[in-house]
Amino acid sequence: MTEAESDKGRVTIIEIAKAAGVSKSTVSLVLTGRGSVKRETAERIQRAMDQLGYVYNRGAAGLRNAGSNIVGIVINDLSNPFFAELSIGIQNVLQMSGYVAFLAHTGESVSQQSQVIRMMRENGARGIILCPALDTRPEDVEGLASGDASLVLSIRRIAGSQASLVVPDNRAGAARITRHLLNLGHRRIAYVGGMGSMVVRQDRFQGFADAMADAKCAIDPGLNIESLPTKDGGVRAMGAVLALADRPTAVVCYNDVVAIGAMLAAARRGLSVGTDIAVVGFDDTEEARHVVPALTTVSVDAVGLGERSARMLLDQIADRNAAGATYVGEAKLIIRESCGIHHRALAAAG
Amino acid sequence: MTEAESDKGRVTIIEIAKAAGVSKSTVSLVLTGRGSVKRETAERIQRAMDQLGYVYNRGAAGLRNAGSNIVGIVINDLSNPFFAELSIGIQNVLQMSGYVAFLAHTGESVSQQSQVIRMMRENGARGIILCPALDTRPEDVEGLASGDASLVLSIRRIAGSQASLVVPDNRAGAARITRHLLNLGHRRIAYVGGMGSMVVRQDRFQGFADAMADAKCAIDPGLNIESLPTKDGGVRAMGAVLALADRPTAVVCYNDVVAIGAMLAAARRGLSVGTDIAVVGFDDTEEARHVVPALTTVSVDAVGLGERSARMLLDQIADRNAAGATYVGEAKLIIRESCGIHHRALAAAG
DNA sequence: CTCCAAAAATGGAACGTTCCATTATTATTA
DNA sequence: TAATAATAATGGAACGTTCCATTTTTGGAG
Repeated sequence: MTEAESDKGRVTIIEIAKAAGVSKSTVSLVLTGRGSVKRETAERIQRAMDQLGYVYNRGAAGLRNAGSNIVGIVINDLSNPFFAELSIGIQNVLQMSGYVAFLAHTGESVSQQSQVIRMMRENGARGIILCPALDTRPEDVEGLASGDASLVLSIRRIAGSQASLVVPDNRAGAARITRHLLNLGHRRIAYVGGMGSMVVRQDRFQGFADAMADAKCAIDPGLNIESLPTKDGGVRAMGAVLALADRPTAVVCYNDVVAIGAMLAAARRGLSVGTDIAVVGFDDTEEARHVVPALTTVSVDAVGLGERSARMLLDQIADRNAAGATYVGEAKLIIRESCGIHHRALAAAG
Repeated sequence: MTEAESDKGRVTIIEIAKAAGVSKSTVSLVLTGRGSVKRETAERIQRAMDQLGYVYNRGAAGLRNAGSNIVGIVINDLSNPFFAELSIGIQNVLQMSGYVAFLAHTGESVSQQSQVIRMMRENGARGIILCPALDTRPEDVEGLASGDASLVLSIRRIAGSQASLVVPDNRAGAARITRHLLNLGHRRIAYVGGMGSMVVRQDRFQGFADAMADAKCAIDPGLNIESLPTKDGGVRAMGAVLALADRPTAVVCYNDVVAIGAMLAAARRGLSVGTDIAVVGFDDTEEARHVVPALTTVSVDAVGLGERSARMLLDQIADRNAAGATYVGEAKLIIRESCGIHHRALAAAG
């Protein structure tokens, strides 16, 4: 039953020592596995711990040896499946390595973000993986990387910050999918969703512009429409697009969530996505595969990016001066149906 | 710049005391806000803390006064939007109350679940909100509630466990939505998705059976189809349903995720959901609103249940013998289009 | 001024662990 | 068997905070 406590407070290493007839130091030895203790003694101690329901106190241990196994994960929007998948990737690696994660959701609020980060540091987090809220400035994260805690920015970089970074190749990905539309004959193409202040949007839009320029195709400023990076944002933005006198024939969306909103808005007006108008996304979340028509998008491997972020942080914790790394993940074109090709087409990607 | 550390280790209360020309006790006083310290002194100390970049060490503090502000949240599947919303609700109230959350994803693995729970306890978590993995037995969580840590089970109860509980009214909700289908004239109705061993499925199926019995409508055992509670599970299960010689005219799904998978499978075979076959879900996730046709489902208010779970846990932490509560949230019928009513119909719910 | 109460500040023990320098035990070799 | 080496086990200081019992300071009232 592991019950014998109840008398008072938690059971400590000292009571275990008493029960097993050894000193607290010996118990500590088996706990950490550091010294050499006789097998028989170790078993006796183990038995005592089970019997008394001992639970290790990492707070106390960390006090002495300045360590913890805590890592903070700060996510701007957990309800976005992309970030949920990212978190799962991160946790996969952390759990394998014996770390445990504080995972916090900030809802794009910078003040909540700094609050949770402070809490994490106060609790001794060894490092933090941060998907920064929208208006995060470099000074908000500066000083985090210094001193004891490590920092890895994930998915969203912060202009002007030197912190380590894991991102997909937004520019190349956007260029690739735009080129695909151009190859299909589209010339009037809109870029839709995301706020202009978002660095990720700037990167992706740059890729879009690259491809358009390569094809000597002018960008109509009226076809660059901002919105919140949510499904509702997509619905709204697409509404604006469809209200235009001279509609585009294709729409490149900031991400899958926006794209799905856009498809929805098109469907509501009786347009058939894929034939009447092409819509493409970015991220390749699970939903992109499942929506009808299936969404042509850019795969960035959310879980993989999460795992990569975690590994980078772990490296940095292990070796403080390994800081400052940048990983840019590949962005693969995934051709499905929403761009108007209902059969597997040969992608002229690159 | 708040930089002055770098010399060695973290800066402690003692260095602050030295810098401000007071004793460590006084610093502690302003930190906890407990004693009475002169305004001027407090400000001087505050300034020293800012200057030296002090960060409070909760591990050390907790060691002395046996407290922490940590709460664990254990989620079986973060990629399910329902649980993502639940987590957000939980974090909302925790953050308001000055707590910080360990949020862990178990991927339905009982062993990972016990591992993360152990880690949480070792780190001094004051309580745990648990959405148990599928095959969790009472003994897996027993002893958690005892002693120092509180426990609240959320969404999934564990047969045979006495722990506090927050769940939606699965039985009533399932009965309500089934009755709606019966009122629309359906008689041959399938129940699809979820594994038979899941308590939640048993509860919902019971509600389904209640409604069918009330309508003197027999349940065909061949129309009770299990599957994993995922989108793919829904696709697969619906495939089995549609392969039947004598197809049902309506399908009650275990949850929204399964229902969306089922709709997808139906659409792939050229069936029009809402006219050729009715499909309904459970949970009312955001996706249910956005899918086409919009999903008729049961709203349980995921965010609200999360908030309720957190509040219950907090109550229990504050007052140990407040344990053993149960909250059953209302389950509202949400009529949309997937059940074949394209206009707002008068629900004969009850 | 002196006295006294209230307010403000203090020093040291305690929390549960790890680490270090020792000491006790056992095994190995001459 | 003695000497040595290796292995096991130990006691106490230290980690950064809080709390308690005290001491010092402040400010009125007599």
